[in-house]
Amino acid sequence: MASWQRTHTCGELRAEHAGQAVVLNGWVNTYRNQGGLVFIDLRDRYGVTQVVFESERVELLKAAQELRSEFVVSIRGQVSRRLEGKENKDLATGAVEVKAHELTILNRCPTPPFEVTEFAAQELANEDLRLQYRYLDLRRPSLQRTLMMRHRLCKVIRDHLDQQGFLEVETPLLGRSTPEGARDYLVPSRVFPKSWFALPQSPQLYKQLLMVAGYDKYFQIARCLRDEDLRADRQPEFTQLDMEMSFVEMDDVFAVIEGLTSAVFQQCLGVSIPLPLPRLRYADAMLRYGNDKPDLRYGLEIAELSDLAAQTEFQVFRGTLESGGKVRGLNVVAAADKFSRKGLDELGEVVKRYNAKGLAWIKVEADKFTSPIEKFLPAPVQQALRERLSAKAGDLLLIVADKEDTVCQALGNLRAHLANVLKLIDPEKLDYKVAWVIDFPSFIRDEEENRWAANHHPFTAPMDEDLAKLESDPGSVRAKAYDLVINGYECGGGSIRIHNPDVQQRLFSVLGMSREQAQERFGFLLDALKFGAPPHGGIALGIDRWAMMLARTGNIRDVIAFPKNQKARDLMTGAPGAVDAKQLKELGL
RNA sequence: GGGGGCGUAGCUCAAUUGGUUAGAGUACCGGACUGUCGAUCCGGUGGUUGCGGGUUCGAGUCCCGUCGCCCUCGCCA
Repeated sequence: MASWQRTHTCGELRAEHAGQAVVLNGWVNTYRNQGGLVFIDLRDRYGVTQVVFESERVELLKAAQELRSEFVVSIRGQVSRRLEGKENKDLATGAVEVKAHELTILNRCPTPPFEVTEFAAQELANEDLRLQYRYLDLRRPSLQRTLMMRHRLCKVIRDHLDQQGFLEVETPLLGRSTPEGARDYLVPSRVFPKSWFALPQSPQLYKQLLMVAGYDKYFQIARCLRDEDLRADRQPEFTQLDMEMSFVEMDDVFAVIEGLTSAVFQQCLGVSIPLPLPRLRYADAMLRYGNDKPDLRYGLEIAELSDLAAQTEFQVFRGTLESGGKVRGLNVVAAADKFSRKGLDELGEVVKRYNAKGLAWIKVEADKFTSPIEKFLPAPVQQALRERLSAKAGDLLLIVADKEDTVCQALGNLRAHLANVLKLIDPEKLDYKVAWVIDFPSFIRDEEENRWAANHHPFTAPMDEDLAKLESDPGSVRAKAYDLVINGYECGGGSIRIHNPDVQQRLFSVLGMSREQAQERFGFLLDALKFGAPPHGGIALGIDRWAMMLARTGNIRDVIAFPKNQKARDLMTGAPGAVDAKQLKELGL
């Protein structure tokens, strides 16, 4: 063992170690030079320990005075209880310090481009600078805690699923491009010029083939790649817990995931999630929350007001209803005096951003409404509005009239905006609202291409009772599909698959795919279904988003060690970059 | 591709209506200091105001263009 190698980590030493000779390795977190006395806070992944250099060792003290932030050092010394009253209660190791006997500078460090040392309430440096020097940013304890939490998440998942009899199987990264879905990342083949592999958007087809192969309970923590634009919760390269089970229906998948959810929150955060998880029908979610991934930590539920709007003289409402639109609204309890005319205008801007034409508002008083549209609302309608929205004096009612999907979008986003400005979410509270969203429609209308498109994916089984309407009324067919929603994020989604080749073929037909086209694109799957495919279904959980929930961050880059920026560029390595002409030539490009 | 926000010292920010030599904290450098813990005190270095052009007697500030970063719409079966 080299003389500088550590005996303990920087998070380890306690009062009971007093008197022991130790060696610590780590980075200089802070230094406090007092002339005849130098203190160093030494940092590693496990914690921080104070090292003290005393005046008896003149040369050593002089060397310690040269130390700067982020130097990597080895300290040989003796653990010592701190002087009475000098303990640091903010530090796990604060009862002790290490009296240095020997200092080895393992590596020096220039002044870092930003401070690594973390303090409460400090402003972080620009994110692009921190991404450029990601290895420095990753030294920050808060980021280290986040990645440790992510490790814990994956560890709990693997242990739990192993106990439940699941088998982890890897599937290819180099696969075949399949149409529909996200844009593929493509990889050229050297051996077959002008031919391309696609990186997987998900292991979807492989896991179904594993079911055909009899593996029964499969999982994989799998990297997925989609060449689409990024968001705060979306990276081009992300990780799914991919799962599939044979001989199951929806309730079996729910039971497994609910057990897993409970284990994860209990073991990662000590939080109990009440089971069974609530189930929300898609149509109800859209009506009540304007969103298929509602944040259930606060109310502000949307109510249908179309029937009442029909009884008014307000042309905007009546015109909307006559052209098939909807009138819906929500009650912002006790908020009438929280929004000035200017504040209400800003709320109007929010809904306009989502294409709504405008926002009607009503300030509720004990015996009357104050509102620009009050004169159009007959007394019985006013009374009915009070009842429908449980309105009391001091409440603020907000109403949108438009096409149904516009109303949902506008009010759904308004709801989130209100929760934000009214601070309805306590960031300190470990509050998790987990729910299933079910009863999704199988198909959505692609108006541009004038055809039906798969809402989930084309291998999703329709509800048995809707099977007869597959050709006659595709829009009314519901799917055996389900999403798992946590605090307003879609954290998982899956379905029971079609295991019958005839049903699969009928579904392709609805999607406007001929037998030949289907064979061309998914022939291997259709063939496999013929060879004794068991009934099967599964789900994929977004590991990055789960990690965001557990780490309580809204930024997916916080839970990925080396993320891409919003343009899908790696600011640290500079990828993507040019390649040699020789490489291109070999690939026939 | 569209909308919004941002870009000033290594870092975080300020700079009245367009007006003197662009400031502060921190970091960094030098000095003092034997119980500090975001040490303290004294002194100092540090600026292509993202880049290019324009308007003006005068531009960090106004205009045009451009680059970069973040949020968002579209997109993400």
